[in-house]
Amino acid sequence: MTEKKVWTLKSVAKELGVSNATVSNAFNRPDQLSKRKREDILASCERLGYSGPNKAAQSLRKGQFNIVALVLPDSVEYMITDPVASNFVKGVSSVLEKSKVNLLLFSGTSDNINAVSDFVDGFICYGSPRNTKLIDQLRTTSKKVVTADFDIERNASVGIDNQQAAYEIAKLAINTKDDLVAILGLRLLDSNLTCRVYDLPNTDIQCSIAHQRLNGYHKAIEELNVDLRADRVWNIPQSTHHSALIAVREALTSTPRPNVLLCMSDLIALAAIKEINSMGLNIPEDIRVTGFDGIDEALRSNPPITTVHQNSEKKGIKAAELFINRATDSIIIPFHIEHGGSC
Amino acid sequence: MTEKKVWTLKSVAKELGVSNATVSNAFNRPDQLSKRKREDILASCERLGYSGPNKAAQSLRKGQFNIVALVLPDSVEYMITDPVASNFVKGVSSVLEKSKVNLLLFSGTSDNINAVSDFVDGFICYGSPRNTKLIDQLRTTSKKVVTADFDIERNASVGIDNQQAAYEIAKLAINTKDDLVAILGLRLLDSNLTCRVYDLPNTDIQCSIAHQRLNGYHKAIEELNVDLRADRVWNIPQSTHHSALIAVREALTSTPRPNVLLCMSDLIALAAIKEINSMGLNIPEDIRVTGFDGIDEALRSNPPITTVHQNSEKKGIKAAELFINRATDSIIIPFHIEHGGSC
DNA sequence: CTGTTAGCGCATTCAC
DNA sequence: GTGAATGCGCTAACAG
Repeated sequence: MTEKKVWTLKSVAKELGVSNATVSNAFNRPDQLSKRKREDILASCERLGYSGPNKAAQSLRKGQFNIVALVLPDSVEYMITDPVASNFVKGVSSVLEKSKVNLLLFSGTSDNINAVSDFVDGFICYGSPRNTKLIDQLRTTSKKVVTADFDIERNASVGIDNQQAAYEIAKLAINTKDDLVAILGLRLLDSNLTCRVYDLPNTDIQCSIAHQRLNGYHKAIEELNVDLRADRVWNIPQSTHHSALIAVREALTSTPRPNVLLCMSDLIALAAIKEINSMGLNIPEDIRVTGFDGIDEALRSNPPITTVHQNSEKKGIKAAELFINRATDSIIIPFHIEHGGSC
Repeated sequence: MTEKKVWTLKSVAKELGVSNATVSNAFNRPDQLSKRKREDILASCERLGYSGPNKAAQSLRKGQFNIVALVLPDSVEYMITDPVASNFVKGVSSVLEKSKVNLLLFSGTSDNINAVSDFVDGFICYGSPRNTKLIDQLRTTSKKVVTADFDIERNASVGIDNQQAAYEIAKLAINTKDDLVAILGLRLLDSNLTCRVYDLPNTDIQCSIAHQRLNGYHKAIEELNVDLRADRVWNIPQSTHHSALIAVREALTSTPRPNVLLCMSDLIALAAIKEINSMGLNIPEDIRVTGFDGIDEALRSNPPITTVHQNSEKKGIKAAELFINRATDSIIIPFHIEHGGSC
């Protein structure tokens, strides 16, 4: 097999005896040359095996890449496992595919967006990235940024009213002022540890959905005059069964045993329900549990989880649309409370 | 807020009163200048807000991008839904993250890899892409290519011995020469339709895993002297419950009713089992079912599915390693038969 | 150890 | 309509 010549716009132009600009125009600006000549050139290129201007060079020149980086809350691996995140990606990608924009997955554990920012038209950021350095970088980058489920000033964003949702579901779960409430929080701390939360950090992470939800819970708790003990809030670093289970067990074995578990994700609530069932306790008689997200599995659980249903796929679609349209709106997507049997 | 100056290597060099090369070397080739000077320059850049050489320009120059395109069998959306594909991605990304290589998701429905090939170091291709044009393009591209679960000459690849696996599981499922076998195939045809397969195409798609599995089934069927009727092979265009259910119902309502269902994916087998249960038939007494893949849900089903367990995540890891190491091997990953109760 | 120069492949002036 | 020149931001080779 003979070595295939690698054509460039320049070499093609020379071969065809026309100028560079003409070849470039044939591909990019049909109005700049006769139809006849354009078709001639395109046909010749096809014959030679030149498939058009090099995209990398083109992008360098134009400053446009047709790639958007999706900044994930955690490693790529984690996203795949999380149904909520997956649905968001699904929504984003469905819109981008239509616009011929490619999706670059960017891990929330990376330490610098510079690694890709020269390659992309901007960022869609789903949730507060695990590495909080990224937040500042996203705040100051000159590229377009759309955030979902958290907010950094100056940018377009989509999300639900987390505080209100948390407030409503907490009101539903708590019956009397003597209820013993425990909160199983998701990423309240900037740490990999599953542990109790005695003090909240006063940092960037405050803008996260976790804190908005916590505020909502607190609001309900105060309104109902419930006494939330200082040692009844847990931090779970990621929404996986394993991490959740540790906190769930701590909570369920603490004395006096809580009878209301406010969980910041359905996966946490699922872990709680499984554990409660296996302890021989009854839901909701002995313990009431609430979730958050409204994933399919939450509806199939026994009992089904009472949870905040949010449409992640739609959120992804909206985020991508904001990006494509260069909008700067903040969109609030409606949620609804899904009444299961867990409270 | 005053407009921030956008620095380039050149302008920074001028500002600092050194040459371009010196700044470039400070970032890329520490050995080319004194430690002292290097640190000076780096500090100055930090102060100015210059975060290092523009990656796009750097890549254009070096011809290296630190991006690999993951070519999916179908749309991005589909991948997210499919646990087998997700696990593969998980494996790939875990390796690439370590090597600081970014992952670009490329839909198998796109019609030209040129859209990205100037941006990436190469392709990892998972399964035969829905748009078969891509196969030829991958065959002829000058970029690195690693394929998984299918093969195009000249490339590194990973996969299992699909034919052997299908053969073994078919042997397990078929008891006598009078068994009535139906095959629920996954993407046997290059079509979106769920329908019976009377003739196999003689095209590129022949190299696909579906056809290897089919060959394996056939081999077992012939060895056992079973008569496979011409109208007992189905094409299911994608591994979703919905698509599978259509074929499952056709198969179960055909006369005489098959008593062995060879399914090319666990999701198909799950749909079959659900349908068979709801028809009041017994598994495996009335009908035996086999799956393929070994996803978690297959083990939790009732009865658990007898299936070919393949480690998708490991497959992803191997594929990425082949890519990173510029290897050209063909790796065959072992599989094992998972004995559930479905046959 | 440092600076100069020529391109990587292209798109866009601006003349003609 | 067309063609020559300039530069997008950078690196590698070379000369000093």
